[in-house]
Amino acid sequence: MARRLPRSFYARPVLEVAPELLGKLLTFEGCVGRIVEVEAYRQDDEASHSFRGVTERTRVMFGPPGHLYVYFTYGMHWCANAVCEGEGQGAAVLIRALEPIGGLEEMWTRRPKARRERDLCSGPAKLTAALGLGVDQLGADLVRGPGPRIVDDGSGSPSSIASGPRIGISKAIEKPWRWWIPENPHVSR
DNA sequence: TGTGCGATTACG
DNA sequence: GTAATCGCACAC
Repeated sequence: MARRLPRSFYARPVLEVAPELLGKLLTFEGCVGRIVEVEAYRQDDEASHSFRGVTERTRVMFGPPGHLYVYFTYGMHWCANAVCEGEGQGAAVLIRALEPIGGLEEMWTRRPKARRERDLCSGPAKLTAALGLGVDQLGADLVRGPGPRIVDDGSGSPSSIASGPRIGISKAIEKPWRWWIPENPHVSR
């Protein structure tokens, strides 16, 4: 019932792709979460890692669409993005929060500091910890590969979507490139 | 080679 | 409000 999104889904403007990822499922090795919050990043965007061009760190972000860009930050956290647009564009969607759907027991084990279910995946570094995503998944093919994937379970798009400024950045704070499902308790903050 | 800071989280 | 913790990007 759940099918992977085709490469063509990702090979579009990131500002279109990002809100459409809401409601889709991110899965990895038995853990499943519904995407409830995302942000878009582009090459012509001061807040984006890709703003300075291709580096060792951003190589995957400039690669073909439909792959996973995972980065390490604050000396301890991993965050996961779906690469969008075309090769060389440097665009990606940051997955900021999930509603846990499956593999909750494993998530609780990997997130011992979580006290309530809504603490498990309500942040970009929380969800990578809960699912076990890290450097080993850098560059993973979300469309064809065996690892992490984003699937459509046929539940349709959310009945409403909210948007506003992105979180945790100091540049380009005026861009309303964050989207989330209103009232969903698993959204960050 | 040195340094400031980050697409965060958790705790006081 | 702020410590934790270290790799990256850029200055020197």
